[in-house]
Amino acid sequence: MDKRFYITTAIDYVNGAPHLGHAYEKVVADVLARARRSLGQPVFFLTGLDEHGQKVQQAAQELGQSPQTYCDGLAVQWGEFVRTLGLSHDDFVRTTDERHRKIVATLLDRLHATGHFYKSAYRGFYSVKEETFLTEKDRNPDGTWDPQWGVVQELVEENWYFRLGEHQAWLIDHIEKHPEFVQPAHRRNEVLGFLRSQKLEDLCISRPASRLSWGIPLPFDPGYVTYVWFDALVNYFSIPAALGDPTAVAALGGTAPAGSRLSAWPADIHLIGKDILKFHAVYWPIMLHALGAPLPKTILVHGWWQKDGAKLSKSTGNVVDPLAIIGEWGLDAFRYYVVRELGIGPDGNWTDEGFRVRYNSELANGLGNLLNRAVNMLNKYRAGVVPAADGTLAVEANAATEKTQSCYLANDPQGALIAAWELVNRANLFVEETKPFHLAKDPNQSARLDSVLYNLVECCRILAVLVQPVMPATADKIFAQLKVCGEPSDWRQSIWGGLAPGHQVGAPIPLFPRKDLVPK
RNA sequence: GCCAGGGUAGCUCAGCGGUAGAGCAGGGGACUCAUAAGCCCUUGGUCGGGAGUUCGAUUCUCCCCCCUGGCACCA
Repeated sequence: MDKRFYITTAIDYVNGAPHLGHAYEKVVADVLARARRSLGQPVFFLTGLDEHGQKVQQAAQELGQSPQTYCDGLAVQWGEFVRTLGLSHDDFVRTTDERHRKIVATLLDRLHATGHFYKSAYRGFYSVKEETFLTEKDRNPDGTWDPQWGVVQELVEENWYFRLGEHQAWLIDHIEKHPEFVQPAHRRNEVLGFLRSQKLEDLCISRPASRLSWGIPLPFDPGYVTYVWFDALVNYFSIPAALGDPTAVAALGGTAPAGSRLSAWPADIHLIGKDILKFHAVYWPIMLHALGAPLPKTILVHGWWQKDGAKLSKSTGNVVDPLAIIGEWGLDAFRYYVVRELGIGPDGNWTDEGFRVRYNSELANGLGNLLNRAVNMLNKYRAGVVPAADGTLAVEANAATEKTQSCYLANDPQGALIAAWELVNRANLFVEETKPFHLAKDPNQSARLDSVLYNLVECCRILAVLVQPVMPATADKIFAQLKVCGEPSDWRQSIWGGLAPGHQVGAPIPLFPRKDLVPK
């Protein structure tokens, strides 16, 4: 059983509607997953929902529903969202899944048994109204509390803590020795800077069940539920474990069932937003280390989107609705834009104008028009029949293919698109250089015309393979239009010469119809 | 405040000792297979400000200004 390439997204907290940030992370993960599959690697791609916690419990209460009913409803909505994005995930985790809850309990038990937890009292100021402890930051300069907190009282509460401090040294060492552990590099520097400059404080991992019931009970102390990180982060591990992954099962002290279906752990990529870097680069590896499980290979950190240079915000109405964009422009155009516009790392800026420009110049006029003119000329001059094979552009096509491939493998899907477009531009230029429409008027140039047409259509066929991880439906459309067999989701199809002479292609249909200056 | 990274053409950015480059946007042209697409040519910049090192600085040093990110519970 081959170890699969295991990639995850953060699981989304179900306290609102999905937005551009969620869509971006999922699309990028999907692109990397599809690219690996295309290149012949077995993949396990996991995404899902974080459903426990105070806010969910409260929201359900306000609607007069049980938390589970409330979550089930949201899970339907998020499931549709994921389907709309065309994700190719292999599993979908909900932290309320029994399979997840069981593994979390087992994991907590083991760490408790090996002395990683202790119980301690915490004294602090508690807002009864908001059901939360307040910090000094919440306090007014004059020492009073804002009316929004209602009655504030000093309270002593016992909770369970996870010993983090003893793990600081080896974690620094591990990150220093594994430059790929946190990417991009400046995020790695942030983590190292943080770890070197401050002492890790122990992590509170519980809440009294009287205060928060909607969670996973601590198996060794039923008066408490586990709080956030030992629930949410563990999803990456619990699902492989539940599916019988031998490494994960062994770390929990069990043995994998014979003929287990999955070998995935350790994860190859945890794709996350920059806001949750610390938890993934500090808490999570320490949790796994304490358990004796191998650490994930890479925490891949993406930035945030802005719209028109300002922060996305529901309250100011500065939002991008992915579903509306997809409805208007199509899924592949959306996927293309977010991947092409924003590399993994920096923050990005969504502008409707930028979207339109990329759609028109790169998709419609670039790739779409190339296919259209190539197929059209083959139909017009050769009745749609592929002429004898020719390799005039083979070297350049292979170079673009290799470059695209190495970008995908380097977790750089933006670079992959840039590399693929080198071939789009080369092929469009090739038409101008060779002027097939002139050759067609001169019977003596017939062989020359054959070779030009072969090169053009073959480039289109290869491009379908190169863009497939980002735009799977478009790739299928190109193959369908060329009526070629095989799957564009198989990288081996990108080898030059796949088009068979004598093969009959279909009629030209625009891939990305132009939408000029649609009034908003 | 502390730490890190930046401020280069309208926009996004590359260059990092020898008086500046790309893509897009803007302008012009020849063509016509094509979604009036593609191709060719082209207008734009005292390279944040100041001082210094140097024969010479966008590129090195120092100071200042501004921006972004991080400094533990939001994709």
